[in-house]
Amino acid sequence: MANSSARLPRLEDVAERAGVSHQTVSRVINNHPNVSKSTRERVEAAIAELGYRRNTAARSLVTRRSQTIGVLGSELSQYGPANTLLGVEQAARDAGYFVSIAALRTVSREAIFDAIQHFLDQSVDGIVVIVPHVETLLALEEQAPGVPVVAVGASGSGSVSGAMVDQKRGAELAVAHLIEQGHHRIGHIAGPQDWIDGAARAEGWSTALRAAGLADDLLMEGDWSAGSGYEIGRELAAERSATAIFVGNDQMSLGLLRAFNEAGVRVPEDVSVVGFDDQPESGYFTPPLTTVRQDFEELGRRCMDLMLAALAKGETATTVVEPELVIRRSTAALA
Amino acid sequence: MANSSARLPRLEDVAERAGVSHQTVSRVINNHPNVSKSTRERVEAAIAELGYRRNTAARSLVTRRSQTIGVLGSELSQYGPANTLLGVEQAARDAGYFVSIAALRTVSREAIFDAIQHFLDQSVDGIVVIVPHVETLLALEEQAPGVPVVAVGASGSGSVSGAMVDQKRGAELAVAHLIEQGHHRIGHIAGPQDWIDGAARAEGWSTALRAAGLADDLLMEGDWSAGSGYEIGRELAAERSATAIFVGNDQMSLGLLRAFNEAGVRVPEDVSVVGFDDQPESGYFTPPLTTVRQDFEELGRRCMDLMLAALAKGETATTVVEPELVIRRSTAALA
DNA sequence: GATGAATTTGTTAGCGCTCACAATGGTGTC
DNA sequence: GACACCATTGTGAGCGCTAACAAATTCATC
Repeated sequence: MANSSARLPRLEDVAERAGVSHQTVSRVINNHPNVSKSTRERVEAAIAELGYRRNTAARSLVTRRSQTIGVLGSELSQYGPANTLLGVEQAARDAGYFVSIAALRTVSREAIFDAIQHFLDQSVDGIVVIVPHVETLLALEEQAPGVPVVAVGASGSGSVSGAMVDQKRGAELAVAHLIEQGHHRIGHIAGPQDWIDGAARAEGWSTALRAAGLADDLLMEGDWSAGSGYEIGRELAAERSATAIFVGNDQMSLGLLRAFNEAGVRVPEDVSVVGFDDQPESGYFTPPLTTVRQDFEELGRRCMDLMLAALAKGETATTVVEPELVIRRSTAALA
Repeated sequence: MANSSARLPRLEDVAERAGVSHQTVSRVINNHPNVSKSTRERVEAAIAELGYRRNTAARSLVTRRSQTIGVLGSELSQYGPANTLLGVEQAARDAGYFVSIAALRTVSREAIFDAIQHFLDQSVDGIVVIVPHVETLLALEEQAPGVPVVAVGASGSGSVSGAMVDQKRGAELAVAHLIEQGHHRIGHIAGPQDWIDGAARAEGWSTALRAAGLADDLLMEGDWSAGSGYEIGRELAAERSATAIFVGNDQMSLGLLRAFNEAGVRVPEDVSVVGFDDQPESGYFTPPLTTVRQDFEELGRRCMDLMLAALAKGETATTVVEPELVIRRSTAALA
């Protein structure tokens, strides 16, 4: 359709065709109120005929805004972060923003500064950070990129907005479910404790146990991977110290189930297991996993809401998404 | 460090400070050869002192290049696509490009056109397409965005470059392994056949069987999800028609293993199972899954290589990454 | 119908950069 | 010393757009 050989039409070309000035065309595409109906229609017709599209670079140059949101992430191939990214992308595109990404291979201050610099070079209008690492937030506050920042998985503080799933509450739901089933010895395979989610889930586990007058001494730490869940699972299978395990995420749960299966520990007959995340596969583990669902897409949407508020009004806020317990077959009443 | 209140320094400010013209500064930042050593050093010092960073919009406006690659993807939360994206991102950033993403919620011509339009509005320099759908390629060839296109998971054709893992060969490796173990009745749970990978894997399965003089009539079709693997697995467990199953991906394998476990079909004693992808969890399935590994990061890197070649020389090419069989415990010799 | 206000349209400048070309200075050759 | 030649630096224009202001038009009010 488009005439590929000639240069792209610009404002001036549209103006000429519609018999108005370029500024009037600019007003039309920017939905300026003071344009008469007939002029607007004429201009819109010219735009359609020429297949005109506004040049982003020129616009950015003068407005000093790029209509681009930078998303800084790590572990972006993992279920949670990946889906958060998708949620942000959808909401951003709907709001007329472009989404630029920078993935962190290693979470270091250097890498974070690098990525922020990368975004600033691109003059993004705002940065969304999907790096569930405590360190990252500190690095961000130190660096102060000069554009609005929304952190996913953290409560806002200072100039940074936050969107998070209530991790602590999720952990409490999981533990409450186990307590209801009659369990007293409930262990926890935590994620790394310098991860915000990891720490919050461990805290929720601890809180729920103490509130019920139970001991919270059975705490182990994995690295989120199935492998670490497997290793810890082997130890647990040998010890048999707990009748229920609340695991920090579904992947470690998978490893745990694997280890238990190898060791002849039956789930849920001998030990109940609850995971966290509810990734699509979790319903097909052996046995299907009881877990805590996080609505990552909603999280991504909320993120953009916060970003738009920050962009428009400079407001900083925190929003919390409620988690939900999904009961499957890896948990049962204590015999 | 940066003076946050005043406006950002520009070329002219650097020039003034270094006592040269703005054009000389431009030459320095663009590594133009004809700049004397002393001038270059003086300019570089001024740049460092002022914390100058080039304005991308202004540069784009005149060069008509945005230094941005658009990545169009669907299923971006899945292991394969997500990691391909990360590979592309790393390679792109290393090459000095920004990465903009557009995720397709539904794979339709309309959504694809929409995303391409989105990228063109941003005047990306090139588009990488991670949409393993046959339809998508057709839509792309029809639309002809006017910038280089690299398709992941497809061989190049016409003006489109292609980077792919040799799916057919991967399937052949898997089936050859099963044949070596003495299996004669080898079924296949295929992915959707309008997906390039799905069709290629099914073809590889069929080819390998025929080459060995075996029947290729045990073909079922899932939708890549663990759920579909589970459903098909229930049927297979009832029929017991095959002693080995080659499954189109690891997720369906998980569902299959689940169904077999429920039905009392032992893996690998009764039936051997081979998956495809080798996602990180696959080594922790029950039992650990023999599968075909795809190096997605390498794929992403190759993608960018092709893109850079297309950008620099207008060359179109196809590159193929070799898959690798990872043998674990879901396969065994036929009793 | 004259006056002022509001609405609609046009004019001009400039965002920060690169390109094309012009000017400068130093070197070598005869 | 005059000339050409190269390396280095400077000048001017313009990429396509929006902001600020100016001009033209319409409308309401007395």
